[in-house]
Amino acid sequence: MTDICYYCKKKSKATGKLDQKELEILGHSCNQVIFQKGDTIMIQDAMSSNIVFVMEGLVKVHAMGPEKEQILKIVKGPSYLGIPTTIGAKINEYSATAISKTSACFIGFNVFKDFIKQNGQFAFEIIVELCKSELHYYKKCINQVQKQGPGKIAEALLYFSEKIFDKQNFKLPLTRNELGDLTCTSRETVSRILSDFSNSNIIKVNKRNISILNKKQLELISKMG
DNA sequence: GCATTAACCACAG
DNA sequence: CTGTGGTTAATGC
Repeated sequence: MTDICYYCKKKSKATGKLDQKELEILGHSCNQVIFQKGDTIMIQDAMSSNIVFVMEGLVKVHAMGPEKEQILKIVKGPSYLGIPTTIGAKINEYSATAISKTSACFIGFNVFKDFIKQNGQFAFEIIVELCKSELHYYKKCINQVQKQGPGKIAEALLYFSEKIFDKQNFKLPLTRNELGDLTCTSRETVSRILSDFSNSNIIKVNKRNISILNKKQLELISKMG
């Protein structure tokens, strides 16, 4: 099947810039894999020789630090995974785990590299994605250092609501502990802040189901830190 | 000093 | 896996 990528409906913006011949080459070196919730997609400290393209699903990107696990971000398909570590390092500097049913394509690094070298349009779209990602991390870094607990949790809730689910009501795909790992706080602090928000009628909490009742207030808390 | 913030621990659902 | 209470440490009036 060399035309799988040609007919693929989930092409990335970059892949949309490839011509039919290049898509055929991609089809030869591309392997689609379905992951179930909890499955490991890539693991820290292992050799990396593939670029992963998440077509659909939610993925947790995380790494083990000296103290504890750190969740770097939650990625929603369609999105590339692992470009920085595959290009910039010999071994994976982070892990990726599916947190919902996920379909992803593994693309041979050499093929990917050739596209970048030979197709400027493709390369440009990749750079755009990398730049957006870098800016996201700058922002996250500043916020993590400067915001207090409620600000960080408010920011995370808004992120899920706006960027991941595009809804006011959603089911958190993380445990309280993981939400703590994402926001650099403890699980206890996450619990308390969620209760506080709930008591102030800013959100409604039922287990992992969250409803944002007062978005303005949440935005204010997030902004003020 | 006193208040605020948040981590750590322990224990109970 | 969660929620809560007590304790402790750091920080800033």
